[in-house]
Amino acid sequence: MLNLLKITTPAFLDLLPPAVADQIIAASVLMKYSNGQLIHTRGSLKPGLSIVHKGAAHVGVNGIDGTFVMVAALGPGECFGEFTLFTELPRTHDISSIGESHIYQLSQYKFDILYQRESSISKALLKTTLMRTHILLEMLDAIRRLPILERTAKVLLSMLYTLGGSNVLRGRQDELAYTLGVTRVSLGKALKELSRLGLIEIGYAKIAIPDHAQLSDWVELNCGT
Amino acid sequence: MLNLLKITTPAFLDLLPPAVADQIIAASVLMKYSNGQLIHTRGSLKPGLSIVHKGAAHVGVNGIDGTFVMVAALGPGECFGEFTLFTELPRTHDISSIGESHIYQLSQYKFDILYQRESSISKALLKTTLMRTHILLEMLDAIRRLPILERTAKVLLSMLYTLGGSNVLRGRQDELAYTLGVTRVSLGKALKELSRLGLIEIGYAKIAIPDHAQLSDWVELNCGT
DNA sequence: ACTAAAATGATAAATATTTTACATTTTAGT
DNA sequence: ACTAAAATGTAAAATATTTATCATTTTAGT
Repeated sequence: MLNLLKITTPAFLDLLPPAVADQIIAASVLMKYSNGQLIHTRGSLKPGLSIVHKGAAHVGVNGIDGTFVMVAALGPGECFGEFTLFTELPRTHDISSIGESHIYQLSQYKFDILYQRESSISKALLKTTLMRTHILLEMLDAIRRLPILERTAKVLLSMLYTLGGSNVLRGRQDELAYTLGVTRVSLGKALKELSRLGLIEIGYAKIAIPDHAQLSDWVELNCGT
Repeated sequence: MLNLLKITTPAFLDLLPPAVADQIIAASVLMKYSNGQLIHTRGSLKPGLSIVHKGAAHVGVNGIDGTFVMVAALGPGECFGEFTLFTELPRTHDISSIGESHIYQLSQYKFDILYQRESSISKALLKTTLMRTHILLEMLDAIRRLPILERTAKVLLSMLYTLGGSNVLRGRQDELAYTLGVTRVSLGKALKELSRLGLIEIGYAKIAIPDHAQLSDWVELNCGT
């Protein structure tokens, strides 16, 4: 799954000292969800922190026409719902399970107790959130300033940083197209051109970047700063 | 100044108990900057929290061609630089003074001491950051999904929430155009159409919204969810 | 009141992007 | 190996947006 918010963002749970992570897990209820099942609904007022244990969660918004617009996919260790803990506002997104997932659910009450006691929690949460903000700003800037070709190259490069060693991005072109804010047709043209330049190799539901450095150089040269 | 990040975001300093805010101020150095003076440079490694006391700060990126691309303007009570405190990464933006400004500069060392002692600091910082993330997600979604007319209406409405009582947005059309990711010409057409619909009144470097509820209804009807 | 600068308004030609429709390739499951 | 489903490839017409200019309006400062 091509995943914007995952870029260079270490998972919340991995940022905590193991002992603290254990305490959070101990205070949580582990819930299981089947494929597509709703975990939280936009507008819901019940606060609480959720952390993915196994599987993954879809973050998105259900449009008026019933279409599900994806914002991000969150994997093991990643958290959501933190917005409700600190703002007293209703949930802003619909969250549903991708495949079967196991999610730790931590109530606001129990979260507050741990939060007060362990300062590592606020630090991990801030780091996660600040990295997300940073990625969103980069993304917004790319969409506003860069033509599709450059935008595509830049986002592909960013996404590559997630993968430890691999150089293959998995995901459908229409997903990537939505992330970039263009149609699949336009993305297709951009990918073809990047392929022609020898920067990427297009596959079936995947894109390979044979030479990270080469793409990096191209982006530096063509996308400014 | 039209300001994306200000929408519905209470300033960091206002979220703190007065006693804690005083402690932060006492631990800071108050620096003065003249119009256009650089406060921080992208790439700089020196961490620290900055809080606007008087005036305002430009957050942006200097493009290769020397153009200054604005990301946000921050006013009194608002903070920046928190990214450097929690990520050990270099600064991601150039920040410069708008007019004459007074900025509290707090070193990482002094910040850490206060942060450890007063949990209200992490709470305020998280609330600020999470609100910013939320606004960025909304913005990104609007740019990706909505045609210019709808996008314009939605962002104008969002911006209105900042202003306590007033219903006048001040700022140039080309600034707003950049925020929306379009040219001034395209924005001009959208504004004209919204004006024709009776939803806004276009002025010189300002836009008035005579009837908040009417615009709100229109956005609800035309922008989904 | 006058003037220069700043900001908006307006237009047409050039480009870029989407829409629509259908063809081809690839994969997973039998 | 075969088939249906999923994903990508392609092309042309329709639409949207930008670029480039110039005119007009508004403001701030004398």
